[in-house]
Amino acid sequence: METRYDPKAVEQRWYDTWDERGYFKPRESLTGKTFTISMPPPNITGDLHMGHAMYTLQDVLIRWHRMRGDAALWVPGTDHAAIATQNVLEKQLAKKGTSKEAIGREAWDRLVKEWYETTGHTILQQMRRLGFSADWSRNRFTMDPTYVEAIRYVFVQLWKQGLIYRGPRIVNWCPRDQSAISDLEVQYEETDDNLYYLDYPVEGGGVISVATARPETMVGDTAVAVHPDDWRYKDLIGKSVTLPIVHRRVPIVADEAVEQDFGTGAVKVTPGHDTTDYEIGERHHLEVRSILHPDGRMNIPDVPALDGLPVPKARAHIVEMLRAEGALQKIEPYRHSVGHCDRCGAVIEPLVSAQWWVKMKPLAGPAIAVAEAEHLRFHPERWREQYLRWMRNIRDWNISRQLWLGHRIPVWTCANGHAVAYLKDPAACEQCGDRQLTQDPDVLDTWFSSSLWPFVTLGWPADTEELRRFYPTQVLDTARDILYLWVARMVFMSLHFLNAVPFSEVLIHGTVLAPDGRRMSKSLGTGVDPLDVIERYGADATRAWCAYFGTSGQDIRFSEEKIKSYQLFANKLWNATRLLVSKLPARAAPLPIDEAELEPADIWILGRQSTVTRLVTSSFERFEFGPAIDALYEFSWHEFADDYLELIKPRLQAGDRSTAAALAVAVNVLETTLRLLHPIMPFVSEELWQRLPHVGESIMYAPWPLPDETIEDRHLMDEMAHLLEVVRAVRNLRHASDPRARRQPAEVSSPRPLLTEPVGRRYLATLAQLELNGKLPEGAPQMVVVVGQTTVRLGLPADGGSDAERLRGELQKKRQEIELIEAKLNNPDFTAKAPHTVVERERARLLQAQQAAERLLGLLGDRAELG
RNA sequence: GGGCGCAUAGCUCAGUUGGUACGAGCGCUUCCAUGACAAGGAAGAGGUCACAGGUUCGACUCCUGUUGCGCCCACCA
Repeated sequence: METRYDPKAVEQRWYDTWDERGYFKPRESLTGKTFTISMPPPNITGDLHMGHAMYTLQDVLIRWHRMRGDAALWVPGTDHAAIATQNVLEKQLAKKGTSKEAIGREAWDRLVKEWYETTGHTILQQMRRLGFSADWSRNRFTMDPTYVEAIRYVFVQLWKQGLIYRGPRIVNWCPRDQSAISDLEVQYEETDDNLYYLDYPVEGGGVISVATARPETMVGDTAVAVHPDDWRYKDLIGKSVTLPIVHRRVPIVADEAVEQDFGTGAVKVTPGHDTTDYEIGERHHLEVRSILHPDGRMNIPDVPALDGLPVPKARAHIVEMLRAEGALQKIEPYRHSVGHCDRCGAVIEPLVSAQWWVKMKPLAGPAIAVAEAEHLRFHPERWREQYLRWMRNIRDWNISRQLWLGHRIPVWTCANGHAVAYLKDPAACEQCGDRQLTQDPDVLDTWFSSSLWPFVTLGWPADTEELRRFYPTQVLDTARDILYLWVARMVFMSLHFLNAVPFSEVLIHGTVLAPDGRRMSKSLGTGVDPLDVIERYGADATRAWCAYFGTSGQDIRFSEEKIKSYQLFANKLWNATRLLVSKLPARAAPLPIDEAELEPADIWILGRQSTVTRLVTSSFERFEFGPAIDALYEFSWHEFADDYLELIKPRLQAGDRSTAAALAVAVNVLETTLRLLHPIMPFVSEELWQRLPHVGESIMYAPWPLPDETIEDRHLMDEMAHLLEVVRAVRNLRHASDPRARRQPAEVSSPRPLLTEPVGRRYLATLAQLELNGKLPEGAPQMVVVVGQTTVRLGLPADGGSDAERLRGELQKKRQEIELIEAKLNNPDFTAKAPHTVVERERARLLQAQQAAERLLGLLGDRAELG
């Protein structure tokens, strides 16, 4: 074995082996249980980013359950990502100087198909580098024919149930994509803007001033609204105003939605291009006027000067026109949030358009109930409230998009106007037999198809064996930004169609931020490529980092130092294995532990191992991987390698029965540790496990370790802890005085059981490098170290000197400690009100400190005598 | 306008139900080429737990408020 662990020499090889042997497919369950995770399908066109690396959490759970004997299934796949992909393809066409409109729908469809085929599933290939043990043979794509059929089935069912309707409503319109988008796809950004105060002449004299950030919309105004309680405008309600420029008369109405404190307290109402105004319009039966083309240019033939202008130009222009008419009172700087398209960044223009909607109230009910009843649980828990709040205030879902890419809405209309949703492309109208059918041009929101993901990927709506066996799934892990877009929608769809929660646990992992705390993004140049990280530190280290931070519930700043530490950790394990393997015969069979031969140190490390096993398991059960990794790191590096392996080195040399026992224990502990580590660091654990004596063909299917509480000897743990404390004190002392003073004779006296035994003295001699045989010569130069009840006298080289000063310093510290504890115990409130255990502990501490102080006093007295 | 999260060692972050902050990694100081590992070993230094009140025998931990940073939701034009 080389002296350094090289992830590159190991990872690819093991991944291929696992894959070839079919280890990623679920096996027969040994527990009678299955464990399923549906992988959030990345966009097929996407590249791997740190968000995907966080899927490590899913792999940890899958690998853990697999080792526990559950039939573990991780279903992967990709999403067609309608808007995102269309944007990419349109840009490509634009580069060639053409457009989708120019090439036509047929050519476009071919282009899309080619794109999907050539892009293929590279992102899934990249995930393999991370060691993900998903069942790639079940890879699904939201454009697969069977998937498309399922979507259509769902649409038709909802249609038949009266839960889908089409109607004109005000929507968020993206002028660049020329499509409606849902409320969730609008990103609001604070923008520095102007607030324009316009004067509208009132019928019978005077003016009413309104404030607006979008003066160009005034040509579409159909009312002015004031608050019903606003005394300033009481007399004006019911009168009318004449709009400048267009010279149209519109009424003044009273509506509760108006804020009296904002602007002038009077608001221009443009139902065609503002959500609030639309609602005011509904309440007062106002006319809805559209003044925009779908591409965002003004559509006002009445005003030729403005007609056809894009909004920003129209705005500048109309301001001048208003000024000329004397209708512009003033302009104030104004900062407010402006909606942008999530995908392309264009400014959203609300407008009225006929869209397809899903009625949400009936679907939301059960989705609320399951979260309230905790059949659906969230980790961290606070996301439950967020989910519920959204679900309780849910509005109907706009599922139609005016895109060229996506699943077509399966509704055909005949010449007689019968619109019907069809499962199969119809030849004639279901209602009248007319054969002149036209399909609705719109496509479905990407999230409509995604909402079916966990069950359609298992074959639904067919009653498949997979579905019965692996559904519902257990865990859904994702970033928080698609909690509503995706997670919530899967819940109500699954409840509605399968009467089951799609998963019982929702894990929301932290978002990886750039080192400076900003968002990671390619455009900002703050992105980090996981493949690059893997290249430098190995997949195991990358995974450990993700697992460590991913479940903390906080966002994480990317930091290479911690990843590097896990790379070194892998190296440490490699070298510990190297040490043991060098002592083993080639192809050693598993070594049974002979209990009769066990020394205290062996029992100690086995006990610690058991404690760690319990801790790791319970951490996994709580979806808290950080403490599990910490425990494994700390235990294997410091307790196992630094303490235990150092302690048994002499025994490993001896070549007797003690050697066999020590080797057996060490190998067993290491082997167990590797199994505990495997879900997090699969590659190094597999590689080392294979080099140690083992049973089975892969650590992937090795049983998950169980704690053995019978060997966790609390008393022995305490004694070893004390012994190690003495070791540190001796090293410290020698270090502080004279590092050359090795192997000087020493005497130890202690009432502690382990240190009174020869074996304990031997440990002390080994770890602290002392010669404990024989006595210190009378009057020889020496130093003394006191740890609790143990005293070690350390011989010094001839030129040693006195350590009285150091002892006086320690005595001083002890006296301060005693004072503090006494003050506490002298407080009658404390002794009366604190729990007995706490008081007793303070008393014990006091006693110990007093005894130590006495011993120090005695030692100082000896010094004085010695001069 | 509501809601949520975060402020702990120079940096990045842990701290499970209130009872000495044994925190960790990186960084820093001193020593060590000793046969697993110098990508290592050994020993250290370093914190008024954002601020102000309150509850309590006792608060990093609970309550209230303040400040700063971040996120989500919402129809203030």
